[in-house]
Amino acid sequence: MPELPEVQTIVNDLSGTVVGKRIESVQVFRDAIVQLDPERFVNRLTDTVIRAVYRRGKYIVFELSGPLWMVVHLRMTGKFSVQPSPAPVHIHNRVIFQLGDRQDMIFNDLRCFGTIDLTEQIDKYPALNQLGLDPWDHRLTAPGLYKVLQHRTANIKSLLLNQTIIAGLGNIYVSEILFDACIHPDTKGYQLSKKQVTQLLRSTRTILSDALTFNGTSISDYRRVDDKQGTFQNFLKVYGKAGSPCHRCASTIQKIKQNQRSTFYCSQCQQKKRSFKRLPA
DNA sequence: AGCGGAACCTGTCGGC
DNA sequence: TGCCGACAGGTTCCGC
Repeated sequence: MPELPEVQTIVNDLSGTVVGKRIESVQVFRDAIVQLDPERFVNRLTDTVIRAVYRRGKYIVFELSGPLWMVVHLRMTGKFSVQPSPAPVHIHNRVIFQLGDRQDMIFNDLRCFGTIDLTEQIDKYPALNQLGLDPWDHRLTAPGLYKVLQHRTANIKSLLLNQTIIAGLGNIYVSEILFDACIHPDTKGYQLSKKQVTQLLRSTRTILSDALTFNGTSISDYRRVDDKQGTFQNFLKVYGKAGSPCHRCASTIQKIKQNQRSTFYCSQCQQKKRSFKRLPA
């Protein structure tokens, strides 16, 4: 569900509603979500104050007094909402944080893929340290990305989904980015030219910025903290558009499976370039 | 090392 | 109507 623009929107919403609040009590309804003993989880969180909320890749990090950090991943269907306490009962509510001002911060997750963990050393948290650069990080450059992709034999679609290369992209935006950059999703990493990689990075930043401006893409599950929808779904050019005419050339948008996941693209605009490049050593 | 496939869990939708 | 398979925005683990 949530990719970088959705996670950033949620972080922005939470920053405006829960920062400065004290966690008075915590209820865990589904133990598997919490990555440590639930009783210990509750004890360590109780009476901490939320100092800040920020994003790294698709992870949400709550900086708490202690100091302590709560690291959350929404996976496919995780959501946060903030409601007056006591919040109405909902079968998919997995963890409820009761805040000091009679507000509840609720973690709701239909599929239970989401995770919530605690750490006292955020700098040494493995999942975050394994992430690649964020798309807007100035250290992420076209020559640098080209160099990485040159040694890769996988298709560019799955390489863009790989969070250790660039952090934050998911299935919707990768299709949109490759369409914007006119790159065929089955192009192998090493087959991309410098020019294509430059365009790829430019498209990545443009698409994500636009999606963030519209508070993300609400197709089925994703909702903001106040339950409002994002609106970028109104601007998608290829994702979920199989059979529709291409915005650029009017030929039919195709749907294929790559590594068990759907990819949407225009076979006219995104042609595989004939390449004589050798396989990487 | 890096790749592709299966698995994790729950719900919805379309076809027969 | 009912059943069954396919599919869903993500990640991790496993075998090759």
